[in-house]
Amino acid sequence: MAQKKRPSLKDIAQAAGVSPAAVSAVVNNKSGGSIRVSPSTRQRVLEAMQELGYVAHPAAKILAGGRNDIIAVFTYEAIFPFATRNFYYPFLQAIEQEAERHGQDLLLVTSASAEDGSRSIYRNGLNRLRLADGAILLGLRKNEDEMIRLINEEFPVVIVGHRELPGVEPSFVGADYTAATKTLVEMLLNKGHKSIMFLGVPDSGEPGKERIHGYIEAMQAAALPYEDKLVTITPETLTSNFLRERLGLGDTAFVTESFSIAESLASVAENMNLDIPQDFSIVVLGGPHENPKHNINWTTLVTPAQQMGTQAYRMLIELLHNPDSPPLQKTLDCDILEGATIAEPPRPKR
Amino acid sequence: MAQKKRPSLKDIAQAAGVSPAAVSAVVNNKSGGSIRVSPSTRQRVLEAMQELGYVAHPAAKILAGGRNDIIAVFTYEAIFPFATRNFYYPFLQAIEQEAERHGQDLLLVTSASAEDGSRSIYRNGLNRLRLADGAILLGLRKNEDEMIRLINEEFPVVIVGHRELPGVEPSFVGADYTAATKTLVEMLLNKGHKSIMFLGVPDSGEPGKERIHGYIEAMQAAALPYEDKLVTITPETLTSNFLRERLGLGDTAFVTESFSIAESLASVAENMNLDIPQDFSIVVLGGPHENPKHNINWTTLVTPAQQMGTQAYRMLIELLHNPDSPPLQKTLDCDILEGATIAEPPRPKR
DNA sequence: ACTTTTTGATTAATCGTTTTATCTTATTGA
DNA sequence: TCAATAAGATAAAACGATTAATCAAAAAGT
Repeated sequence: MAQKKRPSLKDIAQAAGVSPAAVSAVVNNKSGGSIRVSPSTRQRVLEAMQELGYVAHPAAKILAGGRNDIIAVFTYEAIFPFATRNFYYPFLQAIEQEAERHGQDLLLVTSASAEDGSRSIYRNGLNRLRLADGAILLGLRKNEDEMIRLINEEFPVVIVGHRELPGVEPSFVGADYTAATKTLVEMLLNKGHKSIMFLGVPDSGEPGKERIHGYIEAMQAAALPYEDKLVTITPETLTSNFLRERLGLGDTAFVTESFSIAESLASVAENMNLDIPQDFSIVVLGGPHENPKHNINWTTLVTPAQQMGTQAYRMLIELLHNPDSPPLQKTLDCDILEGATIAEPPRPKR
Repeated sequence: MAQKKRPSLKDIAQAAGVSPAAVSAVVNNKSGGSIRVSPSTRQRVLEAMQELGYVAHPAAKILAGGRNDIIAVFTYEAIFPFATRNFYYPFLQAIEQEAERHGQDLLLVTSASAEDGSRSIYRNGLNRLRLADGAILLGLRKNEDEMIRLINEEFPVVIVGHRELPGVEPSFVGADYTAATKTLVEMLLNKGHKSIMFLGVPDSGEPGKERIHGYIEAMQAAALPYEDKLVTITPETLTSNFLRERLGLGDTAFVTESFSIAESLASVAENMNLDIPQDFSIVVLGGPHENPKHNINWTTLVTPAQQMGTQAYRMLIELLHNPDSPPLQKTLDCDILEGATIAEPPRPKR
């Protein structure tokens, strides 16, 4: 059985007795422009393709500037983590579905680079995204510099998650964490809470800032103090002493940035024989990047991950169809989950 | 702010006052061969690269025959399904981890093609895998023809899951379902079961055949009848009538090919007030492609998915380093999970 | 001092497409 | 009937790398 080499455009051209250009036109179904093929030659070319089993070489296509129908997805964290349940999952579900709809392939760029495990688009002197027509960027810990570079190279990119980038206008689809946080804090205010603590996680990036912002807005609007109520904290430093102290100072509700903090708070409370929401209320700001483990019915915001994925994909398609479109930007509302962890503040017992 | 175009090899060469070939050598750290660079020029080239911010174009690299450090992963089913918990997950975990270890990227080819939703490597006259150095193939419902074609094109490929392909010798890493099934059936035999039913799922492909094979081997070795005990069944046709009939005929144990069948069996039994394993035993053959939902402690086999992923990856690396290596083939043992769904057969009450 | 070897670097072909410009023939218009 | 236009097809230049074949100069061997 003769080991046939993969046939190229030129082979087809030869077999059909036409020029490579004509074959290219047939393959891509190009009719307009300066290059035309008659029905009869088209037929011959198609037969030759069939005969030899032609498939185009994607790299050559990309190089020559043709379309590939490949969309890159770059994540700044592992897609298939061993430890945690996957935050990216719903995004990727939506993106994969959308890719199927458009008949496109996904290039999930996954590998890590630096010693510290952080990821980079430009690695080993290679921009891996260029295999694709365009890219969607996911991740909390995004590298600003390379995003700016990518956008300056005019590579079509949509960022999932809001980002201010100095000097460039990116296309993105974000979630309105500010508004959702504000809504949640207002729910507490409406129940009568006056002393509400914000427990943030260190280093939570842009989404973290937005959440803090929403909290401050709500507190300011209610003319309540907030400056000494903003702390960042880790599950370890969240001790019963801490909780006792805060309750002693009159705090009646906590806005926690992550589920793990909320869960620590809950278990500390349990040890102290305190009841949520009888003794104090909690709202969770749903992230970043984790799913709840315990089955407490938290009052929380929900990132509209699937919609964000879908929108990001469609945005990218739009950019590809219309290369000199201005940057597209969209912000989606978060859902609010009304759980069972808030109530009116307890009666002061003095 | 001048919108600089991405610099190419040639630009770097110009800036450093050397030939493109020299730059290529520097980029790839080539020292041997016919092309050499002195430390001083190397230095100048590196500086120019730094200055202009050079990154190689992966498509051009591939085209020219260079290495890409991109490994394609092709799955014949969706990677991020909405419905079921993901069977591929542990495979992909292992593969992603291994890719990180080797400093390589993963190209997850995901999109669907045909009207029936089945996937194809060659689609739209484009073999998407050629962007990568080599590929790992996953999936139950693999398309034999295109796998043969791919192997004939001498594209480096490792198949996860055992496959007999007419006319070609593929590299693969499989799981020994035959042996594991045999072991499980023998466990039943050792407990004293004599009438053991095999409940298969329709259309379960190669792994299904292996399981049946293991069952038959064990039964034959024990000189027990099996021909009228082999059926394929769906959860819907698994009614209480069916179970009653089989028990009436003297069956005391069931070997089920999938968890969903086992679960149906369990719920039917519950309705009939029967106890597992008091009244009859069940072993599950753990698949294909699903994870258990209920928390029954099934006696089952476990596909060594992570090991398979890791082995497949390493196999591919081996093939890449050693292009004219003969096909590599490896079969891993399944783990046996000794659960609580088997016991001695009940006393006949006649 | 003269050949041989080694070192450093270049030239040009190649990979498989797309695309612009160009060139024939037909066809149409007046 | 002759110019103008359209249709069908081709040639050749990109695209951005790699690499085999060369070549000149310097170092080493005798």
